[in-house]
Amino acid sequence: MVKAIPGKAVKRLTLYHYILSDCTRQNVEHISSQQIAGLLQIDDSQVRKDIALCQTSGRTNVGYKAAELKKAIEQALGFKEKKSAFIIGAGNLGRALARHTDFQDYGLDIVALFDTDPAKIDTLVNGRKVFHISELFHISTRENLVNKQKVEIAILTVPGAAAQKSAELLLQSQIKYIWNFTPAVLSVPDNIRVYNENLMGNFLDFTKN
Amino acid sequence: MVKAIPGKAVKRLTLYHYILSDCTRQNVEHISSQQIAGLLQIDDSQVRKDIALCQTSGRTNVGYKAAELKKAIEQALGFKEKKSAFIIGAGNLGRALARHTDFQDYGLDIVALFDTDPAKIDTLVNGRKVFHISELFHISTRENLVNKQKVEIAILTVPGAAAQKSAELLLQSQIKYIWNFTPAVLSVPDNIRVYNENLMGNFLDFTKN
DNA sequence: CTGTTTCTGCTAGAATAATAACATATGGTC
DNA sequence: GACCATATGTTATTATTCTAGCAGAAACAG
Repeated sequence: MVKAIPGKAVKRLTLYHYILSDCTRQNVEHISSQQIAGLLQIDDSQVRKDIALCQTSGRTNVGYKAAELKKAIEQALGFKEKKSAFIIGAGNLGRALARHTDFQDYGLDIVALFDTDPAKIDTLVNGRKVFHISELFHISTRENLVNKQKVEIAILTVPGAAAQKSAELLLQSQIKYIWNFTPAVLSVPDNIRVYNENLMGNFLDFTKN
Repeated sequence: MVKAIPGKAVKRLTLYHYILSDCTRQNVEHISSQQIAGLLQIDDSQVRKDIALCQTSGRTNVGYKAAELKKAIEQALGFKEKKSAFIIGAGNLGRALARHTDFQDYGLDIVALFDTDPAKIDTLVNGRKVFHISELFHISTRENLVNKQKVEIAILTVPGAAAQKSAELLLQSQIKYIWNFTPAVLSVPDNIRVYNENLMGNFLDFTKN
């Protein structure tokens, strides 16, 4: 049985993963927990503990084999498990995220966008079509669009004032996760999980001290 | 002496703040810690503890006065202290953030954007000019542009591959904080603080369980 | 005006997370 | 081959954060 990886560890592991990609690019074969810790200004035993969660191990006096550790992290965090998402709100931020190439590297595929603005309907953003929000139910049940995979993730990028209403429309779809980029606090049933990206909270925390 | 507010509390307080704005909009005068806790699916004593950090108090059997608490949070988190920022990288995400109207509500003002693409230089994004990155030093020392206030915050939205180089260019400016929206892990001197927005880390954490 | 209900503000306890410490093992050196 | 330096893996310790519980104050009802 693989034990669950705590959220904080997940975030750190994605950063280690980036560092390991750098190693590959620069043909560095091995890296130590101390080196990783130094780059992130954290404790080296923290790094070793996080890595221990990934079913891999390093070698005494040498460190970790970069390529191997990178794979282990991808495995543990499920980069390879493809996930499909809708973007709700094809404004500036929504379109920017639809064009965000990094997502694919982590297994996240944007399937379609939704909006209410007639001028945007049927346009393409990075090859993905923008639908009217009223088509949500219809589209979300068209299996062929999404390779027989249910779309369970909605990325919410509407204006704050429209956020709650949009969230309610999502109840008609098979959405289970709402990644909320608006500042709004959403009220949704228990079976839907919301993650508030809360940009301003992060910002205030960061600039406070 | 006002004690420092821990990061997690800051994030929750910004969410409470949004809820309180809703109260104002709906002419709700009072709100209890239980109501707030219910909306966010957290513990009510947590809410009271966070609020206690804000130098304000509620009334037994009534709750908190929404308008008053809202102000106290703004005070405690420094919404009113204007902060100026540069956006480094006028791509999709950078331009979307420059147009993001929410920032102003929290005291964050985007002063200018920077890029290397000649096609973008001297264009306007939401009224802010795009400069060539080589002008960074020049612009950052032109006091009139920024109302005699130093620009200490850089919002980094370049492609991951360019992130480290961009960060190094920032050393020529008066930047103290880098809000890193790229997946890159940056190497910078100790006097500069980096906050990794780490979108994919948040995402993986969120969809993992 | 007395009892009841409700909600705050604390305090105490439990659970998590971060740091430190150390035993063990491997590669390199003389 | 013996010794030294270094890095892992794990255990112990400390710090932080969250949850639970309760005493006391204010509104309200009868």
